[in-house]
Amino acid sequence: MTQLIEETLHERIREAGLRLTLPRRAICKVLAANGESFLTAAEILAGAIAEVGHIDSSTAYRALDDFAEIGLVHHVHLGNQPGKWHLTLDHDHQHLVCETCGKPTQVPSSDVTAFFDLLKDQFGFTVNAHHFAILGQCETCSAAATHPHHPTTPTS
Amino acid sequence: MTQLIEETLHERIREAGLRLTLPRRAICKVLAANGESFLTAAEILAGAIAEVGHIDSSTAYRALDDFAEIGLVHHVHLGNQPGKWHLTLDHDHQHLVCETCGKPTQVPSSDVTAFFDLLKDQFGFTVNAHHFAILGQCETCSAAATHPHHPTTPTS
DNA sequence: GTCGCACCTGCAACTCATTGCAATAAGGAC
DNA sequence: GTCCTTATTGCAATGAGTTGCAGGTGCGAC
Repeated sequence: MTQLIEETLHERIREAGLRLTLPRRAICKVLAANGESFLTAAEILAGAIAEVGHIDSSTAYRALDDFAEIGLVHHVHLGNQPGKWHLTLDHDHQHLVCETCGKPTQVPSSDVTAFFDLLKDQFGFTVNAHHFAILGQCETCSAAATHPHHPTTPTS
Repeated sequence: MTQLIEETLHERIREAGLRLTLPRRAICKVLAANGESFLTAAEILAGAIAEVGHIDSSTAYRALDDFAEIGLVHHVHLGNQPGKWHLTLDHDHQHLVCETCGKPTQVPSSDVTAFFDLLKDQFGFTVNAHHFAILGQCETCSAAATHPHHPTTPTS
């Protein structure tokens, strides 16, 4: 299963004209093994190093940037935390991230297109929906804030 | 004029129970002098240092964070550039930032409330509109991209 | 005016991320 | 299999931002 994802990633890297190097293979393996979860660069790097020995952090960042450029992964900033990366696969959605507990929520594209179309019509602005998450408070945390109580456990 | 803004800032800092220290006064002066423009922490720090002599960068960051917490300024991340700060005053809008040329566009709140209400209804999610900008391509840059031509000059 | 204490500041160290450059290796051509 | 070009890597230095802590200072109380 993750094996299959891994091979798909390899194919797409080759198709894009990028080279499939040892560090990149290791990063693919880590990404494939973690499905759609959000990983920090540090986690990806650690996983990759566990696979193939030392890899420089700059190498990992550059590889991930390259992967993002060809659409394999998304680089999202969930609030003021370190940036996170996750596999794109074929999904098409926008992220809502709670600034209190860090929980991400996925919003299907169909719910955001009307808004993005408005920005396009009114301002000529084409949104790149993926790079930054929409921040705020999730239901649980905003309820906790209005009814003072035990705060939900932050992830930070 | 900027004198007036400065005094308003001082008042609001006192009202919030924060102390009006020398570094904070200097930062207020810089912010007031720059109206609503987007300033990097480095610019603010340099301006403040020019006013009152050495200030540590951590002091500036902490002061700006405090100011943000009481609503005097907004801290926005315009793409992968260093974060920027700008005076809140009384405006209420969302930022669109072009990832190619860096130009920010302000969208009045009235244009975004429908979308934010949808997120609230469907997902119980309360958006914090200010912290992160919406990224994409402005009209000029997306036109330049589709009609291959001289790229517009990036600001990076 | 001066006292006191909580809030702030400056320092130093640290984290996360990016960049320039020389050396290395992927993978197409033969 | 070998060669060659050029993308990619690792290193070292740098930039942006944060944190812990010891000492300094604003400002309300007296």
